[in-house]
Amino acid sequence: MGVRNPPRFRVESNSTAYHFFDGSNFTMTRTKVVQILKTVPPGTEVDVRGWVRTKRESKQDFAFLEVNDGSCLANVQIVVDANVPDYSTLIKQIHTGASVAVIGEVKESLGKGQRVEVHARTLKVLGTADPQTYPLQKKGHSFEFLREKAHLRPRTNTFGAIARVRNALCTAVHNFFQARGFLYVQTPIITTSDCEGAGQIFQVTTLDLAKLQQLRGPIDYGHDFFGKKAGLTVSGQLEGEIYATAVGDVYTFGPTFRAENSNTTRHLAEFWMIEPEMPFYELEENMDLAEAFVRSIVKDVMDHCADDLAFFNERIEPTLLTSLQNIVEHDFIRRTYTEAIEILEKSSQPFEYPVSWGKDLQSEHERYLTEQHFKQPVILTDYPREIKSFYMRCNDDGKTVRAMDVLVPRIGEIIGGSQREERHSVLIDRMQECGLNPADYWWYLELRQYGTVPHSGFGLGLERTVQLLTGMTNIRDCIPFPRTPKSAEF
RNA sequence: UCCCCGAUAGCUCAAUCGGUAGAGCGAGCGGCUGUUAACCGCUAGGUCCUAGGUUCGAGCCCUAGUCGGGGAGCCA
Repeated sequence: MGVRNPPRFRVESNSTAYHFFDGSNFTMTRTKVVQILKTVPPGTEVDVRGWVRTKRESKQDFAFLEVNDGSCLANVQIVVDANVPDYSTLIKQIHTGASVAVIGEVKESLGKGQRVEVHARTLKVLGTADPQTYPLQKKGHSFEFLREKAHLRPRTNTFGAIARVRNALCTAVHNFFQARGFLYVQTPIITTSDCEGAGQIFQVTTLDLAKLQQLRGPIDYGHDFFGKKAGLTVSGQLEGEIYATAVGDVYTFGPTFRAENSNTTRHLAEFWMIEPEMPFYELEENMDLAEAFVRSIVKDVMDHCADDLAFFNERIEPTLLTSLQNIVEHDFIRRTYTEAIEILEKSSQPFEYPVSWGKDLQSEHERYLTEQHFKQPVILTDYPREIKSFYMRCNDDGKTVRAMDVLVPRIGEIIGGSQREERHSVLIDRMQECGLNPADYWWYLELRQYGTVPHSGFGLGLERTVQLLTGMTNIRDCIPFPRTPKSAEF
């Protein structure tokens, strides 16, 4: 778990020794491209290893290689000339995609476009990439094409940058909560609580389905692995509440599974979610935390991935940096659902779906509020109880619950949360109102029976946050190996 | 799951009214060059998604299917 702020190690100027701040040392010969470009002084001999992005070959016995190793967006330019042993043989073997190891000297570059470059003394081709079959080329590819090459797409600029942003985001998440004394709690992936109230469940079974099909009778889950029907988690919230009402502020950070047949740019069947849960928090503190959280992680990623975000701003979404800056610098707007309905009703916007109190807001309504009306993130609260989950705390008006949704431009809902219903009898009533059987939630109810406290929490979708941070429009490009209906190849 | 759109060279795409399959990039070869999305010339490269159908003739029209994309719903 990356809870410590980078840099975590220091590199000697000859860049062969790593001295970790925790006291450990080891030597390795490889110098990462990011170090060559940013810290290694000219005159240093380095051992660079990576994948060739382009080769620009002169027939007069020298060539330029652009080598990338994923340590940063930029490539390092390698100058190879006839003094390198086996020059003409080796250079013929190298095309886009080949892996190479180069030992050479860092020099200030004569050409434009880079501060330094590496003049090769020796060149080794670790692996060739046949240009007739290697799918990636110098030119850009469509994201649809690259999705079918998920094993190779991290070798592209865009997907390398996404990987670094995602990593920085995960670190920022842990940093935020660890700095505030939250405990990182692991909630189960496999659950038997059939009805967590959030969507379709992937069933987990060791029963022989082919055999069951022949038997045709009712299925006896007593013979299944767990002795009852089991599935993959759709949320760690209920278990998070257990720890929140025992050890204090907690957060979960793990995979979540929804078996919905969703085919959109915002949904995955397997995605990662961060779910903090805090005792003694009422909705206002919950909102304060959610807002501080979003702004903190955005700022951290802007600080640590400046080059990558500049790339996204230039190539993917021209409003990216200003919209992120906007999030960091301005307070989020806070309105109730009822106020939002009034705004929407007064607007002259021609909505496809009519606006009326009691109906859930459509995507177009949410987008209007955050993109057109307020032009910044909005937190909406106190939704009608009919359209929200059973565990949300009922307001005294009898009509609304203490729910909150955080809406951001371009994405829509990025956080959903609430103050939880901590009153035992009210919760039972709400379960029955929602058609749930309280007996199925016996342990959840006991949290209210014994030492109940007001508490709150929310869930943030990791991949939607990656969308927010990168401007990538399709969520399938924001996770290394997306799972969607009819698609789980890699 | 519903609505709309698409599938043609390795990639991105074009092909007029149903009449011989095209370009750019990439690749190979040659030229030129401290180059940098290099540049110039030549060459090779096609089961037009699949299966039926209509027609003298289908990349193009019709039917079914597969896969992909966008939008909606569900939500994070």
